[in-house]
Order: sequence, then C-alpha cells, then structure tokens
Amino acid sequence: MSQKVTLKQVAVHAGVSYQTVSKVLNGQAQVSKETRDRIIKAVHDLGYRPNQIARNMRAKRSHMIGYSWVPTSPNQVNHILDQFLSSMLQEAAAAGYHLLPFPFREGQAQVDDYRELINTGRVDGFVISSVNYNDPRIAFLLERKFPFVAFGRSNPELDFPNVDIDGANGLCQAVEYLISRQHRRIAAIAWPEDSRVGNDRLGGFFEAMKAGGLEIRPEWIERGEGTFEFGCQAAARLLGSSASERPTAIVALNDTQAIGALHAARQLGLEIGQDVAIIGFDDAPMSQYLFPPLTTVRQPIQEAGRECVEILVALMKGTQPLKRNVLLQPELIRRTSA
Amino acid sequence: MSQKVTLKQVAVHAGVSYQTVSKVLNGQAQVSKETRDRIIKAVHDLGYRPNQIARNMRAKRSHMIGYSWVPTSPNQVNHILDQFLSSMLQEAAAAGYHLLPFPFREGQAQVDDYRELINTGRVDGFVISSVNYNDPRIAFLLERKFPFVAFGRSNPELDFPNVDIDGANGLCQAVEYLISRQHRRIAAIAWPEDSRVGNDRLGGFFEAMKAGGLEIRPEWIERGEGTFEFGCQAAARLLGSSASERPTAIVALNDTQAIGALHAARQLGLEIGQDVAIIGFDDAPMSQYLFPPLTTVRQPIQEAGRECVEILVALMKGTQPLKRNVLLQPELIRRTSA
DNA sequence: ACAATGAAGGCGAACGTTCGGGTGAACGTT
DNA sequence: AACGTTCACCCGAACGTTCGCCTTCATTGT
Repeated sequence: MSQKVTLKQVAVHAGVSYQTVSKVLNGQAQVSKETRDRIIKAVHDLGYRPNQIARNMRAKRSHMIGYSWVPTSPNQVNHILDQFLSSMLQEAAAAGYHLLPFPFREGQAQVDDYRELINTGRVDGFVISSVNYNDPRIAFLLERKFPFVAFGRSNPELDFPNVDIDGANGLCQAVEYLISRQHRRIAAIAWPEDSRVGNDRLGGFFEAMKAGGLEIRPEWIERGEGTFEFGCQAAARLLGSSASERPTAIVALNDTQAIGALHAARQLGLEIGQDVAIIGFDDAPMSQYLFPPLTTVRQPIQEAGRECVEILVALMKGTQPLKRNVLLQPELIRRTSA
Repeated sequence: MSQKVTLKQVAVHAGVSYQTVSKVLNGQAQVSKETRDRIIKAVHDLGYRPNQIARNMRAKRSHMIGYSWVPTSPNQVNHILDQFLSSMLQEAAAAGYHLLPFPFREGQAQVDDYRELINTGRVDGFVISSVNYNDPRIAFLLERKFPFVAFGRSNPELDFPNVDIDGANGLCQAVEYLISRQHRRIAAIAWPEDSRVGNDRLGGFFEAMKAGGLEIRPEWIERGEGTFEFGCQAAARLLGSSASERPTAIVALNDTQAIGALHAARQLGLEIGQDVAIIGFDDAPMSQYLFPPLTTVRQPIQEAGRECVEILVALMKGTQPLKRNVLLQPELIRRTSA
C-alpha cells in the first residue's frame, strides 16, 4: 500500500514550506502565480489529499452526524430506512459531513450511547428518530445543548428542532376520500395510546370525521399493535356484524395492519373495494402488488431526510437554521382497495 | 455546552503529568497504587473520555469501515439493509470500529469515491456489496492492497476475502422440495445472464433438476428483470398452455418476481399451491402475508454481516483472518404457495 | 561507603493539519 | 540615504493523544 502523501512531501516536491502548501490549498495564501502552479502541480503529481482526521483534530470537529434507528423485528420491514439513510447521506456529503450509524439500545443504555459519542468527540450532532413522548434523548441533548434534529414530534411543551410528517393530514385525506366515495360508516384500526405518532394520525381521523359530520363510534376504534395479526383480529371484529350494521370502510394506521384487515375481510368472503374499503398508511413497496392493490398514504421520506440534515448542518455550524420545525405533507395513493 | 475534558485537565486534577494519565488508562504504567487511584478518581470526577479523533490521528487509523449500497428503486424494497447494517454495526462496535456509509454512485465515479475515502484517511477498510462480474472496485482494492471483504462473489479467477450465500443450494432445496411433492414439470423465472447472483441461483436449479432426472426445457427458463412486472409476464407465458402441457411448478429468483407470478396465475384462474406451485427467494417480510403465503428461501443476512466484519477486522489489524471465503447456507421456508 | 538496581513518574517528540505572526527583499517615497 | 509598504513566503505553535526515553530517589548488595 503506497504510503499516505502528506503536506510535507508535497512541500518538498514543490520546494516550499508545508504550511504554504496548506494555505494555497485553502485559498488564503499570498503567493506568486508560479509557486502556486508549482504547488498545484506537486499536489496533482503526488495525488495528495488532505488527511481528514488531522483536519478534524485541528478544527475540533468530527464532521459526523450520529444516527441510530430501531431495528425492526424479523417479520416487519423498515422500508423507510434505505430512503431515509440515502437522502441524509447525500445531503450530508454535500455539506462535508458523514453519517455515523450506531446500534440502537433501549433504556438507560441508550442515553449512555449518545453521551459517549459526544464525550469521545465522535459526532457533532445527531438525527434522532422513533421519538415518542418523554423521549430521554431529547431531554439529554437539550440539557447538554448539543445540536440535534428529531425526525418526529414529542411532548408539545418541548421546543426543539424537528422534522415530521403530518400524519393527521394523511388520515384527513383518507377519510375525505372515503366520504367523497359515499362512505358514511368508517372505522379505524389504531395504535396504543402511548404512541405519539398513532395519536397524531388518529387525531386526523377524528378531525375529518367531525368535519364531514360523521358519527365517531368508540367501538369502531380498535387500538393495538401495528402488526398483521392485530389488523386481522381487529378487522374480523369490525366486520363481524351484518352488512347494514358494520362499517363500510376501514382506515388503518399502517400498511401492515391494513394487510391484516385485507385478510380478515377476505376470510369473511367480502369483496374488498366493493363490500368494504380499506386504506393503509406508509405505502410499503409491496402494497401495490397486493390483491387488491392497497390504497394508502405515502410519506415524503426523502424530503424528510434532506430537511433533517439541512437543519442540523446549520445548527452544527452555529448558524441559525432557516427553519426549525418542518411539517411535511403526505399524499394519498389511490389504488383499488378503496 | 461543557468544554471537552482532556488528559491535561485530568492530570492537573490528579497532580501528575498528562502523559502519566494516558499510561494509566492504557494500563502500561509504572505507578504506585495511590497515584493510580488518584488518577482513576480524577478521570471519574471529571467524566473524562479520550478524544477518538486525537487517538485515531496518533494511531494513523480511522477505525472506520466504509460501506455503500445500491439504493433500491422506489417500488422495490431493500428489506435486507436493516438487518445487514445492524449486524455489521454490532460486530464492528464490539471490535472498536464504526461504519461509514456513503452514497452509491455508478461507473467511474464509484471507484473515485472509494479512492477518495482511502486517500483522505477516512476508512481502514471496506465491505462491498452488490458485487458482480468484473467489479471495478475489487480490481482497484486488490491493486491498492487495501483491506476489504465482499458480500458476494465475482469472477472465479479472482481471489479475495468474501462472504456469500449459497444461492445454488437455495434453489436446490426449492427444486428438491417440489420433486418430493411429485412435481415433474418445473419452470424457472430467472435473471439476465450478466447477473452473477442470478447465474449462481439458476445453476442450482439446473443441478437439482439433473439430479432429479427431470428434463430442463429451455422455453421454461424465463430470463428478465427481477421485477413484479417481469414475473407477471413470464408466468403468463409459462402458464398459457393447457393443464397437461404447462409446468406444474415455478421457481423465481426473488420474491418480487414470485409475487408477479402469483398475480398472473390468479388472473388465469389457477389456484396457487394446487394447480400451480410457486416458490420465491429472499423471504421478503411481506411474503408471509400474501395470499397465499409464499414459500421462499431465506438468507442468513445477519450472519453474513457478522462474518464480513469479523474477517475485515482481522485484515485491518494486519492479522490473518480465520476464514477467507465463507459460504452460508440459506433455508427453505415452507408456506402454502408450494 | 559506594555502585548497582529498580520503581515511579516526568519530559520531549510525533501524528498531519491550520493559523497567526514574523521576516527578508524589492520597491517607492521623501 | 533613510524609511515605510508590500509581496512572498517561512516558522512556531497548537489541537489531544501515545510512546520511548530520561531523571530522580530510595533500596539493596558487597
């Protein structure tokens, strides 16, 4: 492996001091055209590239953004991860930053991991995702005054930079669409009450139902895990009664539940899109290939990744970010399930 | 933000020179029990954690593993990414390394990216994935003698450290299973000929067919993109003839194609699992929730990630890795589609 | 009594940068 | 001829570590 080329070697090659080479490369030098050219040539000849570790050391910056995510259970998919990472990566690279992914741990160990990364000088900021109410990471980072951007919202009384997707609006769109298709009896398969994301989305459901003058029946709000199994069970209950009694449409808070509902409806011999409409949330890649293709709500993940990094970079540089709280709008994707 | 604690501050606090603190922390000091305790206490009191950038600078190592992956198109999923990244992350962390993900670019720019990371001293090694025949990265890294491990295989004449999954064996298992279920007319939906992975898997198909004494009919080998659409078209062609003429089973090289085949079969009014058996490859998380649940081949991704990092760490440390070429066995997951 | 030994810890240097101040020569001004 | 200016470049220092060598002092052996 060819030895790494350093400033000193370039300097020798060009017949100047190595500090002068540094200045030329950083464009802040008082040098004659000839020596400049000589230096540039030497840099090129030797293939010199500045050592980033030394640079970071000198600048007391790591130029790294810490990121960790909840690993999904084996039978779930994190279809968002690829898009989210890729968009952050691109935006970060453009600003001269890199991502530092690290394993996700629960409980106290989690904050320890964040603290350790700060104390060892490995990162200049964090993007945190899967935030919920009373997220210990937010409290910690706010107290340390360490730059971070949250993908998601937390307690309303906390003020911190964040990017989120307007889940309420997503459900509004879904319900409004159902209403426009003459549905009047609409049920929801929701998440447990301790889920901030779930409550946001369900809030949009309530809002749209009220706006449309429809009755919200408590027994038509099923709350449980965001799994296929729960979606299946919940839909079986919701669709158990007679055609004139049961809901004509079901919205689920994610595609996995919606697919469960699809199954349950099929088991009951119902034709989906006809006897009962089903809408999901996420636009999981498989959803388009289901039978029937699932109507769902698509989130602008790439944009979210970009925005997170954009704001964070400003914070890390110490400049005021242009925006501090970003709420992105999702989009209803109409297929045949509703 | 509390100023970073350095060795010097700890030293002042403990009344020793800062180099002594360093030695104590690295366990190579000749110090009395009392001063050692005093130093340990000072470290603890001040919450000192060594600055990793300075450490890396001194060691001339970045302790980073570069990794970049092909971003999937919007309507595909990279359900592997999460598992692969997480397992690499964990293994790397245990060895004191971190992952440096970077955006994937095609063509010449790709090798430039790898070169730049080396020349700027950002990484000590790479895990490369999505390798194919004549991969320019492999040629480049071999020539530079830079540590790397490939997830996947390339040209047989090249010798480099790699981990791969035995796709041939996966298809063997699938075909053998079909044969055990009395299938004799088996077709395959495969990939273009320039795909090393595709050829590996298809090779297993041929092998198992021969071993079972079954006829391989060229018109029953469909080659095309690994997409839903191609799977759909291919299956429509394969299943177009009469019940006595057409294949009774189809194996696809990935789940996406298999799902396309599922659709086509349903369109033709065939009952899947009964009139025609379909087997996929990948065990995409949605596959279990399809109608009917897809029989498929699951790859040990986590193990692959672990192995890659394990071998790479040895290479980066300059020690001989215990293994150099690892071939992991996939597992047939039996559901109802076959 | 004096050298040899060993323990305990100090000290200088280096890793590859960047940055600010310094310096000598050439030049123009009075 | 003496002086200030500017140009073009050099040099020392620092970032936070680690590493090898050196110094000091007390203890031991003869």
